[in-house]
Amino acid sequence: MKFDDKIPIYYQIKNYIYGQIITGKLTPGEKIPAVRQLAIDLTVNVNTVQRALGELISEGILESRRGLGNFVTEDQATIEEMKHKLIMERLHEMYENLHDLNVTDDEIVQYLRQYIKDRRTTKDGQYN
Amino acid sequence: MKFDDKIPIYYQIKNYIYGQIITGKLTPGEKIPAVRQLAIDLTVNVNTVQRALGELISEGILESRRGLGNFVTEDQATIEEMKHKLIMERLHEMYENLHDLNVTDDEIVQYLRQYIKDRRTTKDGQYN
DNA sequence: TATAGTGTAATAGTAAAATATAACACTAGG
DNA sequence: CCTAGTGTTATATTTTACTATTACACTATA
Repeated sequence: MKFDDKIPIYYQIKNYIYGQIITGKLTPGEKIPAVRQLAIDLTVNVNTVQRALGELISEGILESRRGLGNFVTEDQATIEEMKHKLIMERLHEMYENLHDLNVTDDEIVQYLRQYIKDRRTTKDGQYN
Repeated sequence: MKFDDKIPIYYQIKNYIYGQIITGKLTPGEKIPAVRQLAIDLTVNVNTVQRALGELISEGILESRRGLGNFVTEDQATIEEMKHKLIMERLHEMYENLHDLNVTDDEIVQYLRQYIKDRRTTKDGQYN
């Protein structure tokens, strides 16, 4: 997996797991891959995986069963709440950033529409 | 200044300077504060400031005059280009993130409108 | 009960950002 | 020419994420 070297790996792994759950690639109650397997898949150390999982467990997103594995919570409400929180955090981050640059609310919406439009008509890749 | 410990300080300083220029707190041709003064203002080390400024100089945003100081470029086009690039990067970041969570284009716009609306009617602070 | 698969944790080492400190180079002005 | 203010650079040290490695604890099952 490719990581952004400006952000801690364990933090990016957390977001990766969030994504897997939100998109249904991991379902409520499902066992996630073993920590050693995840370490291999993500090409990182077991401890780094563990640090990410530890936080997800604290947040109630994952449930650890010693000797068995780590499982996605069965509480759908917790997952929904987590998804909404993530979306709002991303929007908030972007909004605050642009607002600090004196970009108005309307301009932000305009720029976003333009961005989406451009994205459909270009070959992409200019901001990847 | 308050820094996000998930992102290198020198990088956050770069963004801080970008903001100062875009919002007109620093104008084209203007001398920016001395590196030692900036280090004090931002409560960081001179070398950390220098690292940020070094990159800004490479990008043509700042111009260094040894013995005199660092100055904002007089080239308005460079500044405009930088502003546009920053805005697009922020949008791109947010868009990619939400898209990876299976949020559609329309939903992203909807969520943004809702976020802005909520922001006007609430006491704020829930995502700060 | 032995074993394979799992999570958990500790230790020691590496790498990069940031710091503390000092020195050097250039400019303007008295 | 000297000094104060500026950018530039170097060295050593600290901090923290990350790694490598090992060991321990628990579970199911052959």
